[in-house]
Amino acid sequence: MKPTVHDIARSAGVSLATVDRVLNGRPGVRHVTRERVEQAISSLGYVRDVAAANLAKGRTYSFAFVLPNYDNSFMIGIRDEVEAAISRSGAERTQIRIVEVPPFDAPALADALDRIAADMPDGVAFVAVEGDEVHAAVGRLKEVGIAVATLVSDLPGSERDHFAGIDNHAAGRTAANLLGRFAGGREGRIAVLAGSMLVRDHRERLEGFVAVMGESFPRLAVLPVMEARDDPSLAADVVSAVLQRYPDIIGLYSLGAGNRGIVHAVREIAPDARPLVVAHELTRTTRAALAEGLIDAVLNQDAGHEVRSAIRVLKGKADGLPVIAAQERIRIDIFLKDNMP
Amino acid sequence: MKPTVHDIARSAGVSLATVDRVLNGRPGVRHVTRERVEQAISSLGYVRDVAAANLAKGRTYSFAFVLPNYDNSFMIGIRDEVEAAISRSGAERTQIRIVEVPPFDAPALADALDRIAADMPDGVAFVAVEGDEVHAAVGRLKEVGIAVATLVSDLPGSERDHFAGIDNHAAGRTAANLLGRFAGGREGRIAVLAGSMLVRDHRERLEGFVAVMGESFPRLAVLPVMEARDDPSLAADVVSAVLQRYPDIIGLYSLGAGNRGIVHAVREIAPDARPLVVAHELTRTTRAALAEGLIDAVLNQDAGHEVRSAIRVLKGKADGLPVIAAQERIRIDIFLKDNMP
DNA sequence: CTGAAAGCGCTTACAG
DNA sequence: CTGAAAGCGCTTACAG
Repeated sequence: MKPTVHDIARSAGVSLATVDRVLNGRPGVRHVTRERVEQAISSLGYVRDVAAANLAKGRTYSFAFVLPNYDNSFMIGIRDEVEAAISRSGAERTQIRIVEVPPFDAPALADALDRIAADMPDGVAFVAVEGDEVHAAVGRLKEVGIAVATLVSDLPGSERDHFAGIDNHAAGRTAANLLGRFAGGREGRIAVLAGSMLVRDHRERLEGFVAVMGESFPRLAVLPVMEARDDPSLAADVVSAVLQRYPDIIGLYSLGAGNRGIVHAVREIAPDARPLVVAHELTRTTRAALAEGLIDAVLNQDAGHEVRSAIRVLKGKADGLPVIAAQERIRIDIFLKDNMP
Repeated sequence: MKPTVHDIARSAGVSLATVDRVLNGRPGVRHVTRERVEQAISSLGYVRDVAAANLAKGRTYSFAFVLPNYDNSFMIGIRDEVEAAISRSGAERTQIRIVEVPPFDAPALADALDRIAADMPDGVAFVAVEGDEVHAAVGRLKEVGIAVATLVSDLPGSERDHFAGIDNHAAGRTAANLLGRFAGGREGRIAVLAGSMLVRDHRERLEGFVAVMGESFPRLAVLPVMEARDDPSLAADVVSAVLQRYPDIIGLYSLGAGNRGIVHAVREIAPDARPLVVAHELTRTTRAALAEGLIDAVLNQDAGHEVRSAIRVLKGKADGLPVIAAQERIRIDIFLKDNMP
């Protein structure tokens, strides 16, 4: 039988309360007593039953998720996953609320973080926007002991405990690799469409993309990035215009949102003149476009993984536990039409 | 506060034992009483605390994993994951043992399953080999109420409850899609190397691969499949020979194991004459070859996911619960050198 | 058909 | 600094 606290208490000749104090590193135990208990723990090979401990503690973790209130499919997916987590709250001893903020707005984000801090939750997850105000607000959260994780877009150099998202530089490199390979030695131009260069994840994707294009595919010329603010109709216009302007475009990398517009623009083109397209995030739109052959590959970050990982990490941090890096790594999925989930 | 069994008992005017009987669908409750309790459950919005229930039950699940005792990296990875699960046994209320069998040997597998049945575990997971003996042995396991899952390689048409593995047909299609795209319109031959056509996963990959090649890449001619029994040195010989014989081979699909030999053979070739290579399973060998550019893409099934999923499903089946299909789907990962985990 | 009591493995006031 | 007792939310003999 697995040893329990009772076995340890008996073996060390102390009470359950003392065993518990030692187990949880609480003060108020004489050194010799502590040693006797530790001796018993290791000689019996005790491992604590976390479920039982949580039951006894009745601990519930309170978290806030700060999400931009805009309506691209990916962000909706993130919100859905947070809501799914909320619906599991009972079973997972968490209490989660969603706070919405305007997108790409550092002061508003910083404000929201400060207001949340006043409630003293156990942890906060937020989609970062760059700005000194945000750095400062993170500092204030940490100062009062709140665990902080960035989600999807990171804020390096801040005091956040963890980033739950993909390596966007690697994502850009992967996109370049795919597009370059698919081009198969042909010569031509590559158009790149982003949401905004003010968001770090978009910037990093672009950097990775341009780097690999330069290193490995010198026959493909990358046009200056176009920003369409993740807006489908703007994206459609921009793409149509650039494709008209440069007839030798053979590939398009959509590194932000607004893919609905891009698909729309590409569909207008004669099938044999369509560019290769690599986009981000598997949504209803990109899924259909993959199936139809309008998009060639989709890079994806699993929103469910990200949200669940953020919660796991915040729980751990709230209890002062270290993160198991390998387990929390969010990977870059590649989907072609044949391996869609 | 979340309602508990006590709240329901009070609200329905019955004892805890009766609440428990209703909650677990056990017999011996008058119809009117049952209805009163059910009414209380739904009006209070009760959800049971599974952790507490498990604690009270003290239930532990006993499982057996039947694995082929051969030494390719992927199978070693599977075994490592089962061992990792064994080391978590304490926390997960499971008791798991590994049973080794000779590979590709249906009678031996069937024997092993029968011997396991005698111990009456709660569930069995095994890497299927096709054969009537195996079908019959699965039938006997199910007859005595043991949950059965196939792992990595399936046994359709048998009475197994679940398959924890990828859609190998889709994997073959994906490989063809990648190789065809990477070939970029060039004309030439494609060589295919398998372990054995007696294993279902290899056969299915081949089928999917050939289908897409035929549909979408008519300029690429697929050579007859070569079987190298997952043996690296045999694979090296076979690949060297075929590359020498057909100088117009521009791509190679390795759908089984033995990639060490393939990498070895490819390395011998002048860099600009090397074929495109798509292989399966991210191992030390394929990872290094990806980084070095000797392999162009690796399709992967996550051994950890597969093993954990099998355990989850067996637990559920042992308790008569349905599988949440979406959660247990094992996906086909694509790795290029830039998105390796 | 129904209930009172004990117990799963841990934690927490409270008392000394 | 240490311990006895109660309790977390559920389940399980046992008795009636």
